[in-house]
Amino acid sequence: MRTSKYQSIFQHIRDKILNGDIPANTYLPSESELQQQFNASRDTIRKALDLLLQNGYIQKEKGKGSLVLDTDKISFPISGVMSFKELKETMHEDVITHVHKFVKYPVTPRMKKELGMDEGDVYEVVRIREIDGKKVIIDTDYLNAQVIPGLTKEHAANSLYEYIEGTLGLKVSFAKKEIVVVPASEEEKELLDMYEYDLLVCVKSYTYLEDATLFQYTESKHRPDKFRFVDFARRTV
Amino acid sequence: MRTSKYQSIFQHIRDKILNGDIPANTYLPSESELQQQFNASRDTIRKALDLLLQNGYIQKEKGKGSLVLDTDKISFPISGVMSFKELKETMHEDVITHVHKFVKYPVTPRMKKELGMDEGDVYEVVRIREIDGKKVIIDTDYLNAQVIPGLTKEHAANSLYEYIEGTLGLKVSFAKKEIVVVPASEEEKELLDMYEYDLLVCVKSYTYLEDATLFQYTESKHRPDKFRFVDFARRTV
DNA sequence: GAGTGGTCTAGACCACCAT
DNA sequence: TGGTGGTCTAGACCACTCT
Repeated sequence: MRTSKYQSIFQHIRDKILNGDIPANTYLPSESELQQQFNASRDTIRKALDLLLQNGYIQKEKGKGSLVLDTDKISFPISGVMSFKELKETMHEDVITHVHKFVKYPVTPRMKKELGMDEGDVYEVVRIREIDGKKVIIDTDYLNAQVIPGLTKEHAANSLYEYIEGTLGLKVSFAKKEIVVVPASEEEKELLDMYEYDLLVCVKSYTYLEDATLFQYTESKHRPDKFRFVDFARRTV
Repeated sequence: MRTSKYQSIFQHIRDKILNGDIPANTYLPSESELQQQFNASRDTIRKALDLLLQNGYIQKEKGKGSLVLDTDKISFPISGVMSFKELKETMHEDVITHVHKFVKYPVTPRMKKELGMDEGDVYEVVRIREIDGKKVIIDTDYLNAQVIPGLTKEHAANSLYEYIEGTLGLKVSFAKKEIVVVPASEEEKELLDMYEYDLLVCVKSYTYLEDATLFQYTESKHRPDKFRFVDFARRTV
């Protein structure tokens, strides 16, 4: 099977919630009802419900049932590992990408550290994102050329992840991210439509493949008024 | 049982990883070995491993095993639902909390919306956090007084969560958060040691109990140079 | 008491990795 | 080929909520 049973049950229920077929503040069918409905074991149903739980679609209440949460109040989580192209598709805004720089060179001391490499080449890709006619984001990607070979400027103009996951068949698995605020350099001020701002919100990400290979380090700098990060978190003891 | 078996196995392995007893870039014992070690079924072991996976401690590799990831590279996630007091304890820094305002009043139209209330009272608590001798954070909490009764200024000076979870016995379950950058008002500039900054990083959170009751809306405003948010994210298809 | 979710167990088959 | 994790099933007992 390409996608597992519990994955497809998760998607099925999630879509119903998103479409409003199952309204917020109502309860899902009980686990035993879902077993019959999807002809699955309880464990399989529970795995699907766990995904809904982790992603903030439902809240389970002992002795009562699975309550559907308001999802439209909060527009969609930017947390998680998403490429800019995927993000764009959920935003429905006018976005243009300019590839400002595309180079390949032997790894520098700093990138040895950031990418955990010993030797080899690094691609550096600088892209400027124009949203609604304003240049508001600079993305700088550093990629390990041994892991991601054959990258071209055309891939950068389209989507790095489409090349990595589609063409190369690699699987992006997880990322560590850090958000800080940094002063804008003179060059950055020239590249972006900055108005009077002197600061940029910088999202640094380290992205890993399924086999835990670190292949990408990214700094995404956003004009402060155009930055927004949404998160859903559960308390774990 | 107070804590479940898989929870305690999770904590046991997590502590070993954090202590360095199980070094990064080595593999955990296999699931069947762990079954014997902890005298548990495979499902129980897998639940414990799932928690390690979700929290970024390990990466599972089909046919190979569970690889321990570098956790010290990234200092601890501020994502998740944590009270400021808990956060402080992980930071080991000098922190002083000043309760600047503590009032109770009938719900306003804006808080009706933010807290989803029809009627009743709201506590408003404004606290200033002084770190290493500098006032750098303003936390403004709005709490539904019907859900959290009997709050006092003393609780605010200590820890709201300690009162809510300890004294009242309620369970904080999940939160929706949003991070944006906002201009600092004149009042905020006076309350904080702002230097030349005109902007504040604002973390808005909506916090819910186990039964999905929204009880708190918080705006936490940070001086830009003192703000840092760390996140771990897995790609979910 | 009946129904709900939470935990734990045991067994089975598969896909993937190493050798 | 033998070991690893990924999925699925079936059955059991418990704690909690509602009426």
